[in-house]
Amino acid sequence: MYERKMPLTIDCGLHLTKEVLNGKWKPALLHAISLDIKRPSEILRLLPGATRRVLNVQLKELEEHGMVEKKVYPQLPPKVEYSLTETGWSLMPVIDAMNQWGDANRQFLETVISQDRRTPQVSKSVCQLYRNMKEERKTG
Amino acid sequence: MYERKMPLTIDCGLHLTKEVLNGKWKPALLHAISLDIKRPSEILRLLPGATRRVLNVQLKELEEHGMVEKKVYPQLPPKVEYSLTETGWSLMPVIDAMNQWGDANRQFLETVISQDRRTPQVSKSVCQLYRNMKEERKTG
DNA sequence: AGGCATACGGATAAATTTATCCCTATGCCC
DNA sequence: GGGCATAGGGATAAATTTATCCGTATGCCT
Repeated sequence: MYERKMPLTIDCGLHLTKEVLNGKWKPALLHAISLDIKRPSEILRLLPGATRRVLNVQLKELEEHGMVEKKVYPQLPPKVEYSLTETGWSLMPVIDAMNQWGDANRQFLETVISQDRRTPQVSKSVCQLYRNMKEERKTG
Repeated sequence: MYERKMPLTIDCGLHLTKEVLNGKWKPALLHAISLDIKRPSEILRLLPGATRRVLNVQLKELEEHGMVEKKVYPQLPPKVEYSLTETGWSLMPVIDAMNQWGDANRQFLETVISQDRRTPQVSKSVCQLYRNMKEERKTG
């Protein structure tokens, strides 16, 4: 397992939060779990861009950081369910704010990001699933 | 300059926001600028952990992403001032939420993070400056 | 038996981000 | 001249995060 070499910067709240959310899929994972999408295979289907491996790793980090809890059912085939902890729930306003800001500024952001000196291509189309699910859960 | 090789994930608002905030000091930079700490040298003094180089790079990215504007005064010695754009300002609620959540959960987070399998040491003590400045500006 | 689903994680390569080192330029002051 | 302050950025190494590949385990279905 990887071990840090440089000191971690933890001075202000900003850095603490950043550390917890540090990982390509962590905000999305928290969001998914908050929507009651709790089994690893469900989550994976929701995030086609991610591999099983990364999800495992980042879910474990979220668990170690006390944001999610993992329940393992002693069954075969195995069944695992994640849920948010108290602290995890308290992060949701931040996640939601990020999500909303990004969506609200999507057009602008896609433009500036694609003009970025980096950025060769972009993968979209996934999280529409989120919205569908949210609708289903609202109406259903 | 570095050029991406993997496609950028941009599907949901979460990823868009993450991309804009992607950089060790970006939230702190936006926060500082919002507090009217706008000259590079001032900002640098505020963030002792960061080097001049990184700040330049990340400020430029923030500028390219349309979050900040850079005003160069044709003087000698040179004078530069950054300010938030409209869009940049609209991000502040997110930044503030992150900052507040981190501060509110500081004790818990410091504990879990230091128990992290990684994490050899931690550097603190800096952003107290933020708070001092905030006070000064309030009372002064 | 072979293929599917569930779930986990080691090892290593590749990608990406940060850190370091070093050089440019100008004016002021001792 | 030498040192300070202002501000910017190339080149490269090091650190860190992601991506890939592969192997483990069990039960059900055809």
